[in-house]
Amino acid sequence: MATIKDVAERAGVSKSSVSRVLNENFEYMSDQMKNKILKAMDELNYTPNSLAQSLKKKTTKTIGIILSDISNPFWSGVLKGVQSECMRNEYELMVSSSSEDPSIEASNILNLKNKQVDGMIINTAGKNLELFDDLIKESYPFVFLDRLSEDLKADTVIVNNISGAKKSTEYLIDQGHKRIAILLYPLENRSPRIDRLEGYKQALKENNIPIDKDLIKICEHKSESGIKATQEVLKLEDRATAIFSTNTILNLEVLTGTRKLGMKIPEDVSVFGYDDYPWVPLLDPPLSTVSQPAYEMGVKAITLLFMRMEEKKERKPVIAQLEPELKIRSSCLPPKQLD
Amino acid sequence: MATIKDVAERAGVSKSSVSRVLNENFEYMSDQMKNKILKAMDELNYTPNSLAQSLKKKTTKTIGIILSDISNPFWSGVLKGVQSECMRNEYELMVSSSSEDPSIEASNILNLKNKQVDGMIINTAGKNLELFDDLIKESYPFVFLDRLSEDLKADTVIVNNISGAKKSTEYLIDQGHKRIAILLYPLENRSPRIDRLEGYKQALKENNIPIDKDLIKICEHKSESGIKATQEVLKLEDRATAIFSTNTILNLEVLTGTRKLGMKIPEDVSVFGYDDYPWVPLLDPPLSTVSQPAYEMGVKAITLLFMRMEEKKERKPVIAQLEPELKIRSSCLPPKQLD
DNA sequence: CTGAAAGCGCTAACAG
DNA sequence: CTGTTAGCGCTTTCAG
Repeated sequence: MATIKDVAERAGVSKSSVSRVLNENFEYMSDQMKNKILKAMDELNYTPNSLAQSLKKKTTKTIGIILSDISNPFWSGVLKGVQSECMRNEYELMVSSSSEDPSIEASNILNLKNKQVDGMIINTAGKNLELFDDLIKESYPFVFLDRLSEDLKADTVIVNNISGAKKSTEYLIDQGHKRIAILLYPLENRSPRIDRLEGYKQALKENNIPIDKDLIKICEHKSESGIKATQEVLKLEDRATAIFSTNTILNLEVLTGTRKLGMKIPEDVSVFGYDDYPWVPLLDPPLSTVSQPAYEMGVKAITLLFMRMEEKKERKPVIAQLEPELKIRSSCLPPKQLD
Repeated sequence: MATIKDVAERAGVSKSSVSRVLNENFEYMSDQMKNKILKAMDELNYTPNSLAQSLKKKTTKTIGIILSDISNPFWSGVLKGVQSECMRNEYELMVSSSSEDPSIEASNILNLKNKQVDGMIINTAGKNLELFDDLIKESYPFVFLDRLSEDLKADTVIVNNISGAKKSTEYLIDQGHKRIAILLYPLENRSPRIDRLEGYKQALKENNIPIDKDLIKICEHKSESGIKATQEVLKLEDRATAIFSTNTILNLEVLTGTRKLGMKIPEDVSVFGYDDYPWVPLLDPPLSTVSQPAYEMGVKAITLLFMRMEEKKERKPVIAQLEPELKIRSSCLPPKQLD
């Protein structure tokens, strides 16, 4: 690989002049010199070593992102948003995955720092408080994704999970349901999960429907857990007439669990899901879900990050909250007893 | 950020010694010195600047990947495989997206080279022959993903598309279908598409079923195209009794198109799709598809890349071909006329 | 066992 | 308008 020295020699000029054309400081440069250098670059097929440039300039034009699971379609949607904005701004993107493990996340963060990324976007797995605190103290630019941290003051983009859950629960209530089950993954101090449960509870309370613990199911990450929970709420003495599932995986498990019981959706039980994809309308039955703007979240996150990176002086963190949208399809019907 | 100089001064030793502990060259070092340095590092919260290390060592411990579309669930599956192997080997991953555009791809490749990635994995959009040729000439390590290039000799991982298409077409034939339509995206010289069409044709030929151009539909990338194609083959005088869809998007459009016509799957028409995901069994109807090992492809690709990176001497490129697997569900039935 | 010195490829004053 | 110089943070001979 040719270096700046090579082209300087070939063009018979100094490295500084070559560097000038690299950085397009043509202002005080003769056209003759400029062309000589351009020619030499071309002949040598020269291309600058970003490593060296970055070492000097103290900026790498690359940002890092840490996601819990890149193959989850929700996250790959936000990834796409981030990536496309990066490209538009000529930044490179380093992608890591934490698998929801705080210690992996911590080492990811350290690695990215060592690689000198100009900023990071983190869908944190939790914990690591001191680490983030350090980042903030040294004003290392970063933004939190999809998880609000009470204790930490940092830029954050989230979607309104309370309203997403509340509206869908209300939709079910409006249809006449009173026995509405909710399926969640372990709360683990994660705001999306907590807020979805909260939205569900608010909707019930405001409609004077008692909150029944038997209808609140915390499922494990292992695959049968949602199926089992579904069957449990459906076999209760006073069974659920509607199920509210709070994530992509659980949506599928609710459908499976119901089917295994020989019950039909929406005739025997209504189902409202979370997250929307092109294939959701083609499920059996077409599932009503709350749709989160994944791509826009990615765009928003990187936009906040770029803002933060450009600003020299401190400023208060901003929380960008996007609104989810209800997609009503045909997986819900009034409960039978009301027919 | 503390530098090696800082810790050297604090420990009262030379930079070289600090460097030695960084690189774990403890062999000829007194324990006393070692501990002194470790202590200083700790106190300063020192962490090495990978940029500087890389500039010197000529290796960045990061690899690049260029995908056509990161939010496509197939690609995010392979991405996950690549990413997890990277992490296991302590490599960082830079992700770009070409959006199927050769000129974007070319600039992605150049950017990654400038950033000095140690190797790249490319799901090429085609063209760029000279560029790849250059890479090969300078023996820059890279591997092609999911697309076989006749002209170029480079490591490649693909899945057997001929057999995938052939087997599924045969499955349809075995059920008694003779009017089998196939939906494809424009061939554009891409081996997966070409091979799937080839597999389809082979199956027909070997079973003495004439190949009918009216049943071979090349669809545009715009969303209504597959729906329209579906309706066309279903409205033919001698209509299709089965449809073979060759990618995730088209699967969905075939379902939609059929439904719009008021026809039922599999009673009125059988459908066989491509690519398998957790939600495919829950579609209406549960779709039979050929399942490609996305994650394994990613793992295989990065494994080949690492091999290539380690080897000093040239060697013949290897083509790793994985086998797809048929997932039989309930979207196919013998054609009505045979009942 | 440890340090001095040169240099990776590039940038940025500072002279001239 | 152009070149000289010093250095970014680290590694690596080569002496000692």
